Amino acid sequence: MLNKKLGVGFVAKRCGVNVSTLHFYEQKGLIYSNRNQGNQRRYKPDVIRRVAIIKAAQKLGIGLTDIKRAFSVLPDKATPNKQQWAAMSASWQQTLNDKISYMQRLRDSLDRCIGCGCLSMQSCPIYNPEDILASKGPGPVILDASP
Amino acid sequence: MLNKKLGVGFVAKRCGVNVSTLHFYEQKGLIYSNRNQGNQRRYKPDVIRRVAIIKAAQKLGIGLTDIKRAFSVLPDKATPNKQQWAAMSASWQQTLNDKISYMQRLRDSLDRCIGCGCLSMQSCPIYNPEDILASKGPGPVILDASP
DNA sequence: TTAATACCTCAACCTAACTTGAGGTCAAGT
DNA sequence: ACTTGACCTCAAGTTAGGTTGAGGTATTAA
Repeated sequence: MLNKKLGVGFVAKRCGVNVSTLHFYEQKGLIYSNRNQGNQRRYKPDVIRRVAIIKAAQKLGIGLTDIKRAFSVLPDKATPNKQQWAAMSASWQQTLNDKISYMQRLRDSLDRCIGCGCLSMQSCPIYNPEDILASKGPGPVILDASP
Repeated sequence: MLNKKLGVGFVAKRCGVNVSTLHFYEQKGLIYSNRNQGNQRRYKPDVIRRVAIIKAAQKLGIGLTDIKRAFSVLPDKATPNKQQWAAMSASWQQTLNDKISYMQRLRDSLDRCIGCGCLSMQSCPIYNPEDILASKGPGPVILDASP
C-alpha cells in the first residue's frame, strides 16, 4: 500500500499546492520523482513531508535556496530515515527560536518606543539620532533589533 | 535644529536603505516629502519612524500594500501625534502575537512529528493520509497549523 | 473504443520589491 | 568660477516564487 499512486495530482491536492508548484520545486531540486512507463511522475511518500516543510519554512521568511541547503543533509534518492529528518529539523528549531525572540523583542520595542513620549522630540534617538550616528555609525534603525 | 537637512541621502543612510528605496516608497505612497527650491526632497523627521516600521513589518512577512493600509490611520501631511502612532501600533501588536504563537505551534509540531516514530509509516497521518482526506477533505497539511 | 481527465514539456507571463542606468540639474568646497 | 558629489526623472532590468497556455501523450471510466 505504500506503492499506491502518489501521482502529481494526488500529491498536489494532499499538500494544498498546485501541480505546477510541484514541477517548479522539482526543477529547483527541492523534491524529486521517478517516472512510470508513460513518463508520468510517481512520488515516494516522503515528498509530502518535504512539501509541508517547505511551506512551513516559507512562513518563517526562509527562501527556497536556504531550504534546499537544509534539505541537503537528506539522502537524494532514498527516503530519509528518522535520524536524517531529526538532523534537519534541528536547524529549523534554532531558526524558529531566533525568530520568536526577534518578534518578542520587536513587540516590546514597539511598545516602548510608541509609548515613551519621545514624540516630544527631545530625547528619542529616532528624532535625535546624532548620538547614535556618532557612536555607531550610520546604519539600521532602532526597531531593527536583529536578523 | 528640527529643520536640519533631512535630505534623501541623509535619511537613506540613517535608515539603512538606498536612496532609490525612498523614491520607491514615496511613489507607493508609504512616505511623502516636500521639495526645496531646487526640487530636492526634504523630509520631516517622522519619515524615519515610518521607514523603521516598514522594515520591521516586512520581517513579519507583511507586504507593502498592507503596510500602507495600516499607515492610512496616520495624517498624510502632518507629523503623526502619539495617539495616532499608538493606534497604528495596536494592529501590529495583534499580528505579532499571532505570528509568535504560530511559530510556537510550529516548533512543537515539528518536534512531535519528527520525534513520533511515524517514519515506521504505519500510523502517521503524513504517510497515511486517507483518514484525513476522508474527514477533512484535501487541503493544507499537518504542519500548517495556521496563517 | 472512445471520450474525458490527467499528465507531459517548454516558453512566456506575473507580482512584489527593488535596483540600475541614462541624461540632466543643484549645491558646496576651493 | 568650477569641479565634484548629491539629486532629479523616467524607463528598463532583476530576483523570487510561482502561474498560464499551447500543443501533445497517458490513463481511466463507461
